[in-house]
Amino acid sequence: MVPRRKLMKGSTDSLLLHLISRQPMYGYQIIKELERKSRGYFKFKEGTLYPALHRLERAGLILGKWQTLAGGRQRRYYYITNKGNQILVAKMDQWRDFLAAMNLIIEPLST
Amino acid sequence: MVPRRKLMKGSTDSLLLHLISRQPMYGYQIIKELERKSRGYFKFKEGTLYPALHRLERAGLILGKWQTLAGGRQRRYYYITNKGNQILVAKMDQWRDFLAAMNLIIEPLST
DNA sequence: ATTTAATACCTAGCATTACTAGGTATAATA
DNA sequence: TATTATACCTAGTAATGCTAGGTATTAAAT
Repeated sequence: MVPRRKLMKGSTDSLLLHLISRQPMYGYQIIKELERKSRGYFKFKEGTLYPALHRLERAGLILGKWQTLAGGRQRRYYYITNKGNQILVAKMDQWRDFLAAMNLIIEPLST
Repeated sequence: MVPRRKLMKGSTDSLLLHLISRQPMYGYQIIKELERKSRGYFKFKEGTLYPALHRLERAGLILGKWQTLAGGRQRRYYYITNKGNQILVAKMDQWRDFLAAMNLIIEPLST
């Protein structure tokens, strides 16, 4: 497994919730936005993103709505739910705790 | 899956290599040290630690040596290898890159 | 006009790994 | 004597990022 793949485990949901909480977005757009905002670091694969969105929707954290463009093309826009916002806050707290613990190990001030 | 479990994916190897690179350690000691140094955050399960150590040894990043204590008790002390030290440096670089990318998403200075 | 690339969605199955739950054994403590 | 701590191990499960395949429309390049 490539390093990036492993490190991403556990942070994917937070990234997706964070983006969608700022404004409703559709899958393809999320992939592009994550790559742009991270300056090329995050390159989500479709086989990662779409199942993740479906999981989040099943869990009631986001809500998907089909939108038809001029010409008949379809996009599925995802909206954050109240529950999603609550979970996002909790996940950010967990992320900070995890970071703090990691720093205690890899950047020890004392032994 | 509990949050901690997911966040740990990808960082376990770095934590273990980091500890062992400072001084040779045995499994049980590593579990206790990680908990102590992280002020209770990391509570590695044996089913996580021992397979991880075996993986790292198979990969040539650490080397295990049995040591017999007075009384006949056995401990398996792990030593970092040259390859392990190189991989550790690389993993720390990857960790920093990952952190930077995460911060670009969750703490955006610009859109 | 035709081919290629970009957009836009989807899924089955694989690989990896943290953990549960079980095992064995010795030493120290209650 | 019973319990806890020390010290190691593994088989199987759950979770998830990805590969590799699919469908379809639109835009750009040849």
